[in-house]
Amino acid sequence: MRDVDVERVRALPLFRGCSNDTFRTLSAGAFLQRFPAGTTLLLGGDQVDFLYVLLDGTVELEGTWNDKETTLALLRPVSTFILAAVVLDADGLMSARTVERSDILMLSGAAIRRVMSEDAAFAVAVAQEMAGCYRGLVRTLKNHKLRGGLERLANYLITQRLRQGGDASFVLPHEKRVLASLLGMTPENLSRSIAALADYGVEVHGPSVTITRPAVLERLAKPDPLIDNHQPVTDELTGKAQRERWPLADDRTRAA
Amino acid sequence: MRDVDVERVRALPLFRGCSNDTFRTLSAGAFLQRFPAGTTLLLGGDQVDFLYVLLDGTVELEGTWNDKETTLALLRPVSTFILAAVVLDADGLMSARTVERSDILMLSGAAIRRVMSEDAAFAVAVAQEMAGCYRGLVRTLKNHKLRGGLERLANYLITQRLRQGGDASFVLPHEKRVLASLLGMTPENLSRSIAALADYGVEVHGPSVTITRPAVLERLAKPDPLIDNHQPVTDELTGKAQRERWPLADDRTRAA
DNA sequence: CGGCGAATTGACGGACGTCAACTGCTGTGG
DNA sequence: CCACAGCAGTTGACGTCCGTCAATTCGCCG
Repeated sequence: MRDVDVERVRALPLFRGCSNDTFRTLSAGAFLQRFPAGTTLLLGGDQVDFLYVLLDGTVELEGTWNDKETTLALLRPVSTFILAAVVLDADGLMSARTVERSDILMLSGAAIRRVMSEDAAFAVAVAQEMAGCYRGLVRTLKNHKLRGGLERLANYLITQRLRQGGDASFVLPHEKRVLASLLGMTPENLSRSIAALADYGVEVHGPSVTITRPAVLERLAKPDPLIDNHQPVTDELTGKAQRERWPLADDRTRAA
Repeated sequence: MRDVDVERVRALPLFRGCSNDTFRTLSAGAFLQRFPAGTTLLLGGDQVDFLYVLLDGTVELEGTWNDKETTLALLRPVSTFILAAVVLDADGLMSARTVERSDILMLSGAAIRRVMSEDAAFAVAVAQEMAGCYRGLVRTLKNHKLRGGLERLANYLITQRLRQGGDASFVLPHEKRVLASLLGMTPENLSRSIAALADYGVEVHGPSVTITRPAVLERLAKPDPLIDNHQPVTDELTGKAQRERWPLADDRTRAA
Protein backbone atom coordinates (compact mmCIF):
# COMPACT_ATOMS: atom_id res chain seq x y z
CA MET A 1 0.00 0.00 0.00
CA ARG A 2 1.44 3.33 -1.06
CA ASP A 3 2.06 6.11 1.44
CA VAL A 4 -0.26 8.38 -0.46
CA ASP A 5 -3.07 5.89 0.06
CA VAL A 6 -2.31 5.62 3.76
CA GLU A 7 -2.59 9.39 3.97
CA ARG A 8 -5.91 9.42 2.19
CA VAL A 9 -7.33 6.89 4.61
CA ARG A 10 -5.86 8.63 7.62
CA ALA A 11 -7.53 11.85 6.48
CA LEU A 12 -11.00 10.34 6.45
CA PRO A 13 -13.31 11.70 9.15
CA LEU A 14 -13.51 8.17 10.49
CA PHE A 15 -9.77 7.97 11.17
CA ARG A 16 -8.69 11.58 11.47
CA GLY A 17 -9.37 11.78 15.18
CA CYS A 18 -8.06 8.45 16.35
CA SER A 19 -4.69 7.88 17.99
CA ASN A 20 -1.63 6.81 16.05
CA ASP A 21 -1.67 3.54 17.97
CA THR A 22 -5.23 2.88 16.94
CA PHE A 23 -4.49 3.65 13.33
CA ARG A 24 -1.39 1.47 13.31
CA THR A 25 -3.31 -1.43 14.80
CA LEU A 26 -5.98 -1.14 12.14
CA SER A 27 -3.65 -0.72 9.19
CA ALA A 28 -1.46 -3.60 10.36
CA GLY A 29 -4.05 -6.22 9.48
CA ALA A 30 -5.23 -4.41 6.38
CA PHE A 31 -4.70 -5.26 2.77
CA LEU A 32 -5.26 -3.47 -0.47
CA GLN A 33 -6.76 -5.22 -3.43
CA ARG A 34 -7.59 -4.30 -7.01
CA PHE A 35 -10.84 -5.65 -8.45
CA PRO A 36 -12.00 -5.66 -12.07
CA ALA A 37 -15.33 -4.14 -13.10
CA GLY A 38 -18.41 -6.15 -12.21
CA THR A 39 -16.89 -8.01 -9.28
CA THR A 40 -19.22 -8.86 -6.44
CA LEU A 41 -17.42 -7.97 -3.25
CA LEU A 42 -20.14 -8.96 -0.87
CA LEU A 43 -23.45 -10.74 -1.17
CA GLY A 44 -26.42 -9.78 0.95
CA GLY A 45 -26.74 -12.17 3.89
CA ASP A 46 -23.03 -12.93 4.01
CA GLN A 47 -21.00 -12.65 7.14
CA VAL A 48 -19.04 -9.38 6.99
CA ASP A 49 -15.43 -9.74 8.06
CA PHE A 50 -14.00 -6.47 6.79
CA LEU A 51 -14.60 -2.80 6.64
CA TYR A 52 -14.09 -1.73 3.04
CA VAL A 53 -12.52 1.53 1.94
CA LEU A 54 -12.90 2.49 -1.69
CA LEU A 55 -9.70 4.25 -2.79
CA ASP A 56 -10.25 4.29 -6.52
CA GLY A 57 -13.08 3.32 -8.85
CA THR A 58 -16.82 3.03 -8.27
CA VAL A 59 -18.83 0.66 -6.10
CA GLU A 60 -22.55 0.01 -6.19
CA LEU A 61 -24.52 -1.05 -3.14
CA GLU A 62 -27.61 -2.94 -4.17
CA GLY A 63 -30.59 -4.73 -2.74
CA THR A 64 -32.52 -7.64 -4.19
CA TRP A 65 -35.94 -9.15 -3.72
CA ASN A 66 -38.04 -11.46 -5.80
CA ASP A 67 -35.70 -11.31 -8.78
CA LYS A 68 -35.80 -7.55 -8.78
CA GLU A 69 -32.76 -5.45 -8.05
CA THR A 70 -32.28 -1.88 -6.95
CA THR A 71 -29.27 0.36 -6.44
CA LEU A 72 -29.15 1.75 -2.92
CA ALA A 73 -26.01 3.84 -3.31
CA LEU A 74 -23.15 4.59 -5.68
CA LEU A 75 -19.82 5.19 -4.04
CA ARG A 76 -16.83 7.13 -5.28
CA PRO A 77 -13.43 7.48 -3.59
CA VAL A 78 -12.67 7.95 -0.79
CA SER A 79 -15.55 6.16 0.93
CA THR A 80 -15.97 3.46 3.53
CA PHE A 81 -18.79 0.97 3.33
CA ILE A 82 -20.69 -1.64 5.33
CA LEU A 83 -19.57 -0.06 8.56
CA ALA A 84 -22.91 -0.84 10.22
CA ALA A 85 -22.57 -4.58 9.72
CA VAL A 86 -19.00 -4.41 11.05
CA VAL A 87 -20.01 -2.50 14.16
CA LEU A 88 -22.75 -5.01 14.98
CA ASP A 89 -20.82 -8.03 13.72
CA ALA A 90 -23.89 -8.85 11.65
CA ASP A 91 -24.65 -10.10 8.17
CA GLY A 92 -24.66 -7.50 5.43
CA LEU A 93 -28.08 -6.36 4.23
CA MET A 94 -26.84 -5.21 0.84
CA SER A 95 -24.64 -6.59 -1.89
CA ALA A 96 -21.60 -4.63 -3.02
CA ARG A 97 -20.24 -4.76 -6.55
CA THR A 98 -17.62 -2.85 -8.46
CA VAL A 99 -18.96 -0.81 -11.37
CA GLU A 100 -15.48 -0.20 -12.75
CA ARG A 101 -12.00 -1.38 -11.86
CA SER A 102 -11.52 -0.39 -8.23
CA ASP A 103 -8.84 -0.27 -5.58
CA ILE A 104 -10.23 -1.31 -2.26
CA LEU A 105 -8.68 -1.41 1.17
CA MET A 106 -9.94 -4.04 3.57
CA LEU A 107 -9.67 -3.58 7.32
CA SER A 108 -10.32 -6.36 9.80
CA GLY A 109 -13.78 -6.00 11.30
CA ALA A 110 -12.76 -7.74 14.50
CA ALA A 111 -9.89 -5.28 14.92
CA ILE A 112 -12.24 -2.35 14.44
CA ARG A 113 -14.63 -3.60 17.08
CA ARG A 114 -11.75 -4.25 19.49
CA VAL A 115 -10.19 -0.87 18.95
CA MET A 116 -13.49 0.94 19.45
CA SER A 117 -13.67 -0.21 23.06
CA GLU A 118 -10.16 1.03 23.73
CA ASP A 119 -10.05 4.35 21.90
CA ALA A 120 -13.04 6.50 22.84
CA ALA A 121 -12.13 9.07 20.18
CA PHE A 122 -12.35 6.39 17.52
CA ALA A 123 -15.63 5.07 18.89
CA VAL A 124 -17.00 8.60 18.74
CA ALA A 125 -15.82 8.91 15.15
CA VAL A 126 -17.59 5.66 14.28
CA ALA A 127 -20.76 6.89 15.95
CA GLN A 128 -20.56 10.13 13.98
CA GLU A 129 -19.95 8.30 10.75
CA MET A 130 -22.94 6.05 11.37
CA ALA A 131 -25.05 9.08 12.26
CA GLY A 132 -24.08 10.69 8.95
CA CYS A 133 -24.98 7.54 7.06
CA TYR A 134 -28.27 7.33 8.91
CA ARG A 135 -29.17 10.88 8.02
CA GLY A 136 -28.27 10.22 4.42
CA LEU A 137 -30.75 7.36 4.35
CA VAL A 138 -33.43 9.48 5.97
CA ARG A 139 -32.97 11.96 3.13
CA THR A 140 -33.12 9.19 0.58
CA LEU A 141 -36.27 7.72 2.07
CA LYS A 142 -38.02 11.11 2.10
CA ASN A 143 -36.87 11.66 -1.47
CA HIS A 144 -38.59 8.45 -2.48
CA LYS A 145 -41.76 8.67 -0.45
CA LEU A 146 -42.49 12.31 -1.09
CA ARG A 147 -41.34 12.97 -4.65
CA GLY A 148 -42.23 11.58 -8.04
CA GLY A 149 -39.71 10.30 -10.54
CA LEU A 150 -39.42 13.54 -12.50
CA GLU A 151 -38.83 15.51 -9.32
CA ARG A 152 -36.19 13.08 -8.10
CA LEU A 153 -34.36 13.40 -11.40
CA ALA A 154 -34.58 17.19 -11.40
CA ASN A 155 -33.15 17.34 -7.90
CA TYR A 156 -30.45 14.86 -8.77
CA LEU A 157 -29.32 17.06 -11.66
CA ILE A 158 -29.32 20.18 -9.49
CA THR A 159 -27.24 18.39 -6.89
CA GLN A 160 -24.78 17.11 -9.48
CA ARG A 161 -24.35 20.56 -10.94
CA LEU A 162 -23.47 22.01 -7.54
CA ARG A 163 -21.20 19.11 -6.66
CA GLN A 164 -19.26 19.55 -9.87
CA GLY A 165 -18.59 23.24 -9.40
CA GLY A 166 -21.86 24.94 -10.28
CA ASP A 167 -21.26 25.39 -14.01
CA ALA A 168 -24.21 25.16 -16.35
CA SER A 169 -22.68 22.07 -17.92
CA PHE A 170 -21.53 18.92 -16.22
CA VAL A 171 -21.31 15.20 -16.76
CA LEU A 172 -23.40 12.32 -15.49
CA PRO A 173 -21.05 10.29 -13.31
CA HIS A 174 -22.75 6.95 -14.00
CA GLU A 175 -24.35 4.92 -16.74
CA LYS A 176 -27.95 5.90 -17.22
CA ARG A 177 -29.35 2.49 -16.42
CA VAL A 178 -27.51 2.53 -13.09
CA LEU A 179 -28.71 6.03 -12.43
CA ALA A 180 -32.25 4.92 -13.19
CA SER A 181 -32.00 2.16 -10.61
CA LEU A 182 -30.63 4.61 -8.06
CA LEU A 183 -33.50 6.98 -8.72
CA GLY A 184 -35.99 4.15 -8.44
CA MET A 185 -37.19 4.01 -12.02
CA THR A 186 -36.71 1.93 -15.14
CA PRO A 187 -34.18 2.97 -17.81
CA GLU A 188 -37.09 3.60 -20.17
CA ASN A 189 -38.70 5.98 -17.75
CA LEU A 190 -35.45 7.76 -17.08
CA SER A 191 -35.17 8.40 -20.81
CA ARG A 192 -38.68 9.81 -20.90
CA SER A 193 -38.07 11.93 -17.82
CA ILE A 194 -34.93 13.37 -19.36
CA ALA A 195 -36.90 14.19 -22.47
CA ALA A 196 -39.58 15.83 -20.36
CA LEU A 197 -36.99 18.06 -18.67
CA ALA A 198 -36.18 19.65 -22.02
CA ASP A 199 -39.16 21.91 -21.32
CA TYR A 200 -37.37 23.06 -18.19
CA GLY A 201 -34.11 24.04 -19.85
CA VAL A 202 -32.23 20.77 -19.50
CA GLU A 203 -30.18 19.66 -22.49
CA VAL A 204 -28.73 16.17 -22.41
CA HIS A 205 -26.38 14.74 -25.02
CA GLY A 206 -25.02 11.38 -24.02
CA PRO A 207 -23.45 11.80 -20.61
CA SER A 208 -23.19 15.61 -20.78
CA VAL A 209 -25.86 17.81 -19.25
CA THR A 210 -26.48 21.53 -19.60
CA ILE A 211 -28.94 23.40 -17.45
CA THR A 212 -29.83 26.54 -19.36
CA ARG A 213 -32.48 27.95 -17.02
CA PRO A 214 -31.66 26.90 -13.45
CA ALA A 215 -34.48 28.96 -11.94
CA VAL A 216 -37.08 27.18 -14.05
CA LEU A 217 -35.70 23.78 -13.15
CA GLU A 218 -35.65 24.68 -9.48
CA ARG A 219 -39.26 25.73 -9.57
CA LEU A 220 -40.04 22.18 -10.65
CA ALA A 221 -37.57 20.45 -8.36
CA LYS A 222 -38.24 22.47 -5.18
CA PRO A 223 -34.99 21.37 -3.54
CA ASP A 224 -35.18 21.21 0.24
CA PRO A 225 -32.33 21.30 2.78
CA LEU A 226 -34.05 18.54 4.74
CA ILE A 227 -33.90 16.20 1.75
CA ASP A 228 -31.10 17.33 -0.51
CA ASN A 229 -27.53 17.79 0.55
CA HIS A 230 -26.27 20.51 -1.66
CA GLN A 231 -23.20 21.98 -0.12
CA PRO A 232 -20.09 21.23 -2.18
CA VAL A 233 -18.14 19.77 0.69
CA THR A 234 -14.81 21.47 1.18
CA ASP A 235 -11.79 19.41 2.04
CA GLU A 236 -10.34 20.67 5.28
CA LEU A 237 -6.77 19.93 4.28
CA THR A 238 -6.53 21.20 0.76
CA GLY A 239 -9.37 23.71 0.94
CA LYS A 240 -10.41 22.35 -2.43
CA ALA A 241 -13.97 21.31 -3.04
CA GLN A 242 -13.98 17.56 -3.14
CA ARG A 243 -16.61 15.36 -4.60
CA GLU A 244 -17.09 12.75 -1.93
CA ARG A 245 -16.32 12.86 1.69
CA TRP A 246 -19.01 10.58 3.00
CA PRO A 247 -19.40 6.83 3.03
CA LEU A 248 -22.59 6.74 1.04
CA ALA A 249 -21.10 9.56 -0.88
CA ASP A 250 -22.29 10.90 -4.11
CA ASP A 251 -25.74 9.69 -3.51
CA ARG A 252 -25.95 8.92 0.12
CA THR A 253 -27.10 12.48 0.36
CA ARG A 254 -29.45 12.51 -2.55
CA ALA A 255 -30.23 9.81 -4.88
CA ALA A 256 -31.84 6.49 -4.62
CA MET B 1 -39.06 10.62 37.63
CA ARG B 2 -40.01 7.32 39.17
CA ASP B 3 -37.42 4.67 39.98
CA VAL B 4 -39.18 2.22 37.71
CA ASP B 5 -38.68 4.62 34.81
CA VAL B 6 -35.01 5.06 35.66
CA GLU B 7 -34.65 1.30 35.52
CA ARG B 8 -36.36 1.06 32.17
CA VAL B 9 -34.00 3.62 30.69
CA ARG B 10 -30.96 2.06 32.32
CA ALA B 11 -31.92 -1.27 30.76
CA LEU B 12 -31.92 0.11 27.22
CA PRO B 13 -29.09 -1.22 25.05
CA LEU B 14 -27.90 2.35 24.74
CA PHE B 15 -27.32 2.71 28.48
CA ARG B 16 -26.92 -0.84 29.69
CA GLY B 17 -23.18 -0.92 29.12
CA CYS B 18 -22.19 2.50 30.33
CA SER B 19 -20.66 3.26 33.72
CA ASN B 20 -22.72 4.37 36.70
CA ASP B 21 -20.93 7.70 36.59
CA THR B 22 -21.88 8.20 32.98
CA PHE B 23 -25.48 7.32 33.65
CA ARG B 24 -25.66 9.62 36.65
CA THR B 25 -24.24 12.49 34.67
CA LEU B 26 -26.80 11.99 31.94
CA SER B 27 -29.81 11.55 34.21
CA ALA B 28 -28.81 14.54 36.34
CA GLY B 29 -29.71 17.04 33.61
CA ALA B 30 -32.70 15.06 32.40
CA PHE B 31 -36.36 15.79 32.82
CA LEU B 32 -39.50 13.85 32.24
CA GLN B 33 -42.48 15.44 30.58
CA ARG B 34 -46.01 14.33 29.69
CA PHE B 35 -47.41 15.50 26.38
CA PRO B 36 -50.99 15.31 25.11
CA ALA B 37 -51.87 13.62 21.82
CA GLY B 38 -50.99 15.54 18.68
CA THR B 39 -48.18 17.57 20.21
CA THR B 40 -45.30 18.46 17.92
CA LEU B 41 -42.13 17.77 19.83
CA LEU B 42 -39.72 18.75 17.14
CA LEU B 43 -39.98 20.39 13.76
CA GLY B 44 -37.75 19.40 10.86
CA GLY B 45 -34.91 21.88 10.54
CA ASP B 46 -34.91 22.80 14.21
CA GLN B 47 -31.83 22.72 16.35
CA VAL B 48 -31.91 19.53 18.43
CA ASP B 49 -30.95 20.06 22.06
CA PHE B 50 -32.13 16.79 23.57
CA LEU B 51 -32.13 13.09 23.11
CA TYR B 52 -35.69 11.91 23.57
CA VAL B 53 -36.71 8.67 25.25
CA LEU B 54 -40.29 7.55 24.81
CA LEU B 55 -41.41 5.88 28.04
CA ASP B 56 -45.11 5.68 27.40
CA GLY B 57 -47.42 6.42 24.49
CA THR B 58 -46.73 6.62 20.75
CA VAL B 59 -44.60 8.98 18.71
CA GLU B 60 -44.63 9.48 14.95
CA LEU B 61 -41.56 10.59 13.03
CA GLU B 62 -42.58 12.31 9.84
CA GLY B 63 -41.14 14.05 6.83
CA THR B 64 -42.64 16.83 4.77
CA TRP B 65 -42.15 18.25 1.31
CA ASN B 66 -44.23 20.38 -0.94
CA ASP B 67 -47.29 20.22 1.32
CA LYS B 68 -47.13 16.45 1.37
CA GLU B 69 -46.42 14.50 4.52
CA THR B 70 -45.20 10.98 5.17
CA THR B 71 -44.67 8.87 8.24
CA LEU B 72 -41.12 7.63 8.52
CA ALA B 73 -41.50 5.64 11.72
CA LEU B 74 -43.91 4.90 14.54
CA LEU B 75 -42.33 4.49 17.95
CA ARG B 76 -43.58 2.62 20.99
CA PRO B 77 -41.97 2.45 24.43
CA VAL B 78 -39.18 2.16 25.28
CA SER B 79 -37.46 3.90 22.37
CA THR B 80 -34.97 6.68 21.92
CA PHE B 81 -35.18 9.04 18.98
CA ILE B 82 -33.24 11.67 17.04
CA LEU B 83 -29.98 10.26 18.30
CA ALA B 84 -28.26 10.97 14.97
CA ALA B 85 -28.90 14.70 15.16
CA VAL B 86 -27.67 14.73 18.77
CA VAL B 87 -24.45 12.90 17.91
CA LEU B 88 -23.66 15.33 15.10
CA ASP B 89 -25.10 18.37 16.88
CA ALA B 90 -27.09 18.99 13.72
CA ASP B 91 -30.60 20.07 12.81
CA GLY B 92 -33.25 17.39 12.83
CA LEU B 93 -34.30 16.06 9.44
CA MET B 94 -37.68 14.81 10.63
CA SER B 95 -40.52 16.17 12.71
CA ALA B 96 -41.66 14.28 15.79
CA ARG B 97 -45.22 14.33 17.06
CA THR B 98 -47.13 12.43 19.71
CA VAL B 99 -49.91 10.23 18.38
CA GLU B 100 -51.38 9.70 21.83
CA ARG B 101 -50.61 11.05 25.27
CA SER B 102 -46.97 10.23 25.90
CA ASP B 103 -44.39 10.32 28.66
CA ILE B 104 -41.07 11.43 27.30
CA LEU B 105 -37.70 11.73 28.94
CA MET B 106 -35.37 14.39 27.64
CA LEU B 107 -31.62 14.09 28.03
CA SER B 108 -29.23 16.96 27.33
CA GLY B 109 -27.62 16.52 23.92
CA ALA B 110 -24.51 18.43 24.96
CA ALA B 111 -24.09 16.09 27.94
CA ILE B 112 -24.39 13.06 25.69
CA ARG B 113 -21.73 14.31 23.33
CA ARG B 114 -19.43 15.17 26.23
CA VAL B 115 -19.89 11.83 27.91
CA MET B 116 -19.23 9.92 24.68
CA SER B 117 -15.66 11.20 24.57
CA GLU B 118 -15.05 10.11 28.14
CA ASP B 119 -16.75 6.73 28.32
CA ALA B 120 -15.66 4.49 25.46
CA ALA B 121 -18.24 1.86 26.39
CA PHE B 122 -20.98 4.43 26.01
CA ALA B 123 -19.57 5.69 22.70
CA VAL B 124 -19.56 2.10 21.46
CA ALA B 125 -23.17 1.70 22.57
CA VAL B 126 -24.10 4.84 20.65
CA ALA B 127 -22.30 3.56 17.57
CA GLN B 128 -24.16 0.24 17.85
CA GLU B 129 -27.46 1.97 18.31
CA MET B 130 -26.83 4.13 15.24
CA ALA B 131 -25.78 1.07 13.28
CA GLY B 132 -29.03 -0.64 14.23
CA CYS B 133 -31.04 2.40 13.16
CA TYR B 134 -29.10 2.56 9.90
CA ARG B 135 -29.84 -1.05 9.12
CA GLY B 136 -33.49 -0.50 9.91
CA LEU B 137 -33.59 2.26 7.32
CA VAL B 138 -31.83 0.09 4.76
CA ARG B 139 -34.57 -2.48 5.25
CA THR B 140 -37.22 0.18 4.93
CA LEU B 141 -35.72 1.59 1.76
CA LYS B 142 -35.52 -1.85 0.16
CA ASN B 143 -39.09 -2.50 1.24
CA HIS B 144 -40.17 0.61 -0.64
CA LYS B 145 -38.04 0.35 -3.73
CA LEU B 146 -38.54 -3.35 -4.34
CA ARG B 147 -42.10 -4.10 -3.27
CA GLY B 148 -45.52 -2.86 -4.28
CA GLY B 149 -48.14 -1.60 -1.89
CA LEU B 150 -49.95 -4.89 -1.51
CA GLU B 151 -46.73 -6.71 -0.78
CA ARG B 152 -45.68 -4.15 1.80
CA LEU B 153 -48.99 -4.52 3.57
CA ALA B 154 -48.85 -8.32 3.49
CA ASN B 155 -45.38 -8.29 5.01
CA TYR B 156 -46.41 -5.74 7.58
CA LEU B 157 -49.22 -7.99 8.74
CA ILE B 158 -46.95 -11.03 8.91
CA THR B 159 -44.47 -9.07 10.98
CA GLN B 160 -47.16 -7.81 13.33
CA ARG B 161 -48.50 -11.28 13.85
CA LEU B 162 -45.06 -12.55 14.87
CA ARG B 163 -44.36 -9.55 17.06
CA GLN B 164 -47.59 -10.04 18.93
CA GLY B 165 -46.98 -13.67 19.75
CA GLY B 166 -47.74 -15.53 16.55
CA ASP B 167 -51.45 -16.11 17.07
CA ALA B 168 -53.72 -16.09 14.05
CA SER B 169 -55.46 -13.00 15.43
CA PHE B 170 -53.91 -9.74 16.50
CA VAL B 171 -54.59 -6.03 16.57
CA LEU B 172 -53.40 -3.18 14.38
CA PRO B 173 -51.35 -0.99 16.70
CA HIS B 174 -52.13 2.25 14.85
CA GLU B 175 -54.90 4.12 13.12
CA LYS B 176 -55.26 2.98 9.54
CA ARG B 177 -54.56 6.36 8.04
CA VAL B 178 -51.27 6.53 9.95
CA LEU B 179 -50.45 3.00 8.92
CA ALA B 180 -51.17 3.95 5.32
CA SER B 181 -48.70 6.82 5.51
CA LEU B 182 -46.10 4.52 7.04
CA LEU B 183 -46.59 2.02 4.24
CA GLY B 184 -46.36 4.76 1.66
CA MET B 185 -49.91 4.72 0.38
CA THR B 186 -53.12 6.69 0.72
CA PRO B 187 -55.80 5.63 3.22
CA GLU B 188 -58.08 4.80 0.30
CA ASN B 189 -55.51 2.48 -1.18
CA LEU B 190 -54.86 0.82 2.16
CA SER B 191 -58.58 0.04 2.36
CA ARG B 192 -58.53 -1.47 -1.09
CA SER B 193 -55.37 -3.44 -0.33
CA ILE B 194 -56.93 -4.83 2.83
CA ALA B 195 -59.98 -5.84 0.82
CA ALA B 196 -57.72 -7.49 -1.74
CA LEU B 197 -56.01 -9.55 0.97
CA ALA B 198 -59.33 -11.25 1.75
CA ASP B 199 -58.47 -13.58 -1.13
CA TYR B 200 -55.35 -14.56 0.77
CA GLY B 201 -57.04 -15.47 4.02
CA VAL B 202 -56.86 -12.13 5.80
CA GLU B 203 -59.94 -11.05 7.73
CA VAL B 204 -60.03 -7.52 9.06
CA HIS B 205 -62.76 -6.10 11.29
CA GLY B 206 -61.92 -2.64 12.53
CA PRO B 207 -58.51 -2.89 14.21
CA SER B 208 -58.54 -6.67 14.60
CA VAL B 209 -56.88 -8.92 12.06
CA THR B 210 -57.05 -12.66 11.57
CA ILE B 211 -54.78 -14.55 9.23
CA THR B 212 -56.55 -17.79 8.41
CA ARG B 213 -54.09 -19.20 5.88
CA PRO B 214 -50.58 -17.98 6.74
CA ALA B 215 -48.94 -20.09 4.04
CA VAL B 216 -51.04 -18.50 1.33
CA LEU B 217 -50.32 -15.01 2.58
CA GLU B 218 -46.60 -15.76 2.76
CA ARG B 219 -46.58 -16.94 -0.81
CA LEU B 220 -47.77 -13.48 -1.76
CA ALA B 221 -45.61 -11.56 0.70
CA LYS B 222 -42.35 -13.46 0.18
CA PRO B 223 -40.82 -12.21 3.43
CA ASP B 224 -37.05 -11.90 3.32
CA PRO B 225 -34.59 -11.79 6.24
CA LEU B 226 -32.68 -9.02 4.46
CA ILE B 227 -35.76 -6.79 4.45
CA ASP B 228 -38.03 -7.91 7.25
CA ASN B 229 -37.04 -8.18 10.86
CA HIS B 230 -39.20 -10.93 12.19
CA GLN B 231 -37.69 -12.21 15.37
CA PRO B 232 -39.86 -11.45 18.39
CA VAL B 233 -37.12 -9.83 20.43
CA THR B 234 -36.73 -11.32 23.88
CA ASP B 235 -36.02 -9.07 26.80
CA GLU B 236 -32.81 -10.14 28.45
CA LEU B 237 -33.96 -9.22 31.93
CA THR B 238 -37.46 -10.57 32.09
CA GLY B 239 -37.10 -13.22 29.44
CA LYS B 240 -40.45 -12.05 28.20
CA ALA B 241 -40.96 -11.23 24.58
CA GLN B 242 -41.13 -7.47 24.36
CA ARG B 243 -42.54 -5.47 21.57
CA GLU B 244 -39.86 -2.86 21.00
CA ARG B 245 -36.26 -2.86 21.83
CA TRP B 246 -35.02 -0.61 19.10
CA PRO B 247 -35.17 3.13 18.63
CA LEU B 248 -37.10 3.07 15.41
CA ALA B 249 -38.96 0.21 16.92
CA ASP B 250 -42.09 -1.30 15.68
CA ASP B 251 -41.50 -0.19 12.22
CA ARG B 252 -37.93 0.77 12.03
CA THR B 253 -37.46 -2.81 11.10
CA ARG B 254 -40.28 -3.16 8.66
CA ALA B 255 -42.74 -0.70 7.57
CA ALA B 256 -42.62 2.46 5.66
C1' DC C 1 -79.90 11.91 19.15
C1' DG C 2 -76.61 14.46 16.44
C1' DG C 3 -72.10 15.44 14.67
C1' DC C 4 -67.57 14.66 13.47
C1' DG C 5 -63.75 12.19 11.82
C1' DA C 6 -62.25 7.63 10.27
C1' DA C 7 -62.99 4.25 7.01
C1' DT C 8 -64.85 2.43 2.88
C1' DT C 9 -66.31 2.28 -1.97
C1' DG C 10 -66.61 3.76 -6.73
C1' DA C 11 -65.21 6.40 -10.82
C1' DC C 12 -61.64 8.52 -13.07
C1' DG C 13 -57.00 10.06 -14.50
C1' DG C 14 -52.07 10.18 -14.31
C1' DA C 15 -47.65 8.10 -13.38
C1' DC C 16 -45.01 4.34 -14.06
C1' DG C 17 -43.73 -0.57 -15.59
C1' DT C 18 -43.58 -3.80 -19.45
C1' DC C 19 -42.90 -5.31 -24.03
C1' DA C 20 -41.21 -4.55 -28.44
C1' DA C 21 -38.93 -2.26 -32.12
C1' DC C 22 -35.43 0.65 -33.49
C1' DT C 23 -31.08 3.65 -33.21
C1' DG C 24 -26.37 4.40 -32.38
C1' DC C 25 -22.02 3.36 -30.48
C1' DT C 26 -18.12 0.32 -29.71
C1' DG C 27 -15.21 -3.35 -29.97
C1' DT C 28 -13.99 -7.57 -32.46
C1' DG C 29 -12.70 -10.38 -36.09
C1' DG C 30 -12.61 -11.55 -40.88
C1' DC D 1 -10.99 -1.44 -43.51
C1' DC D 2 -15.36 -2.90 -43.09
C1' DA D 3 -19.08 -6.14 -41.35
C1' DC D 4 -21.33 -7.36 -37.62
C1' DA D 5 -22.49 -8.60 -32.92
C1' DG D 6 -23.74 -6.81 -28.59
C1' DC D 7 -25.25 -3.54 -25.52
C1' DA D 8 -26.85 1.11 -23.94
C1' DG D 9 -30.19 4.17 -24.94
C1' DT D 10 -34.47 5.78 -27.01
C1' DT D 11 -39.27 5.70 -28.53
C1' DG D 12 -44.01 4.05 -28.88
C1' DA D 13 -48.06 1.32 -27.42
C1' DC D 14 -50.35 -0.60 -23.81
C1' DG D 15 -51.67 -2.19 -19.18
C1' DT D 16 -51.47 -1.76 -14.26
C1' DC D 17 -50.92 0.44 -10.01
C1' DC D 18 -51.91 4.12 -7.43
C1' DG D 19 -53.51 8.91 -6.29
C1' DT D 20 -57.49 12.05 -6.41
C1' DC D 21 -62.18 13.42 -5.85
C1' DA D 22 -66.67 12.52 -4.31
C1' DA D 23 -70.27 10.09 -1.98
C1' DT D 24 -71.51 7.15 1.65
C1' DT D 25 -71.19 4.37 5.85
C1' DC D 26 -69.45 3.41 10.38
C1' DG D 27 -68.21 4.26 15.05
C1' DC D 28 -67.33 7.15 18.87
C1' DC D 29 -68.22 10.87 21.93
C1' DG D 30 -70.59 14.70 23.23
